[in-house]
Amino acid sequence: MRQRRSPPAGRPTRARARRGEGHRLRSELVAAASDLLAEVGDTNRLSMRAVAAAVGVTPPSIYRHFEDKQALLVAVLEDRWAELHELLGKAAASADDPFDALRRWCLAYLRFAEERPGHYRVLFSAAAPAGVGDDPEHHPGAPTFFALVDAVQRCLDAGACAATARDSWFLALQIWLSGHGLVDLRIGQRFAFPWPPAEAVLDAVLADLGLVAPAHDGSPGGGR
Amino acid sequence: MRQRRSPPAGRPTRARARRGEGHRLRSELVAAASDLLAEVGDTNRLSMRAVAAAVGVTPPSIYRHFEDKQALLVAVLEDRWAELHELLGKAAASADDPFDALRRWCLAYLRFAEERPGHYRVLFSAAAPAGVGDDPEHHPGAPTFFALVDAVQRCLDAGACAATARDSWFLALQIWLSGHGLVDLRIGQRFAFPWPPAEAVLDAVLADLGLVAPAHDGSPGGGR
DNA sequence: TGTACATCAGTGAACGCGCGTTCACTGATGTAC
DNA sequence: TGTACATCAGTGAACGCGCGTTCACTGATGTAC
Repeated sequence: MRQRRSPPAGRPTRARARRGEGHRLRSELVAAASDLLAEVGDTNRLSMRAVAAAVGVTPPSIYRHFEDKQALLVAVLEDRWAELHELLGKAAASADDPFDALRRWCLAYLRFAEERPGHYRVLFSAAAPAGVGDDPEHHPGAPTFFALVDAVQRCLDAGACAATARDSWFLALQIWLSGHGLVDLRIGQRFAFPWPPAEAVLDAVLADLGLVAPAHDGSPGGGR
Repeated sequence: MRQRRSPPAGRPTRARARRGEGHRLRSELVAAASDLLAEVGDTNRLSMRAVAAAVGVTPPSIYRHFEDKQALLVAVLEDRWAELHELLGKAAASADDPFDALRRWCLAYLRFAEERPGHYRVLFSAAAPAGVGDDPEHHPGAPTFFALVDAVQRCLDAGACAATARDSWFLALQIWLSGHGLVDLRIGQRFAFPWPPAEAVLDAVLADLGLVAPAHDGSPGGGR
């Protein structure tokens, strides 16, 4: 007797969505694509076939929900930008003062890059698929950078002993450059380096920029 | 009458090497691969077919000189590492004092990245092909980083008013992180940013780290 | 000086692979009567 | 309650492409005699 609906060996069983619930496959596809992207760290290395296989579906099914690969990637990247932004905001929210908030925000950024190097690369390094951030005014990463600028500004407002006359925008940029440099070079794994802990580098940078709580006890804020 | 040795239309004419001069194709292949790599900025996007076509030869010819694609890439990357190292050394050599030398070295680094983003990416960001830097002790980029450490050390020896107790290794790392962060994010073209000139960022970083000539006239060295 | 031959740089055709995408289809689900 | 039918989620086979690499080969170059 013929078995009914036995899936091909090796493919995960997957119940077919009911009428009107096809959109569930859509979110499963985005989730699977996101997971695979975290592994490969490059949109060019993510294949539609792999996404379909991960969900337990055949490749053409994807095209019922996304016009093409780029559309799928756009959905994934927008999710990841939103997730990163929320993650950093929450980390900063748990702080007591602006200096602690800035530090926690940065640490969360560094941790995101270390824990999810594939996603970090796709957001910040790899070639962006067309359709993500095409309009500079509405780049999905812009709010995140401006959150950093705001965090720096709050430190200045709180009396940070910024040694220089730089504005919060330039200071935020300097922090970002150091942070990105650190995590990107580490992710690359190209240099067998005795990398210092990310936290040590961050503290050095914040101290150099004067973005630490004003010292009331006379001890210097710098050094590592 | 039949024309002799008329090449297929569209392929550049190329004289066949004489007996014993086959090695000339080898260097032509490395040069062509290097040029193409500068364009695509990713070893995965460099195809053997494209290299062969650029030289005016058929793909199998490459295999007479290189065991496989990886071997060709190794040859290209070693050339580029050597070139970068020499370039930076020459830039620093034209300086009058250690502070100027450090600054010129860094500027040359930033300029290399801006003028040849594809090569920069391949050296510092993209996944390294196996065979380049596999042995951490002899990574082709190591001498370049240590040249930066030395340049910083010479500034310390010359009395740089380093505000912190950090050693030259850590200071060099900080410079590198900022510089890499800057050029890598700019190369990515992901963020429609009013990027400040690379020189302005460099001067801010060097000032923050106290790696500027000791002020004899009382004016502060920092700021922008 | 002439000829047979070994050498070797490079060729032409093909291989198997994975890719994004298209197409006509199947068959379960829900609905109208 | 039963049946014909429209809907729609998902399938199976195939397309054309570019890729790295292999293989048997061609034909010009230099050399031995």
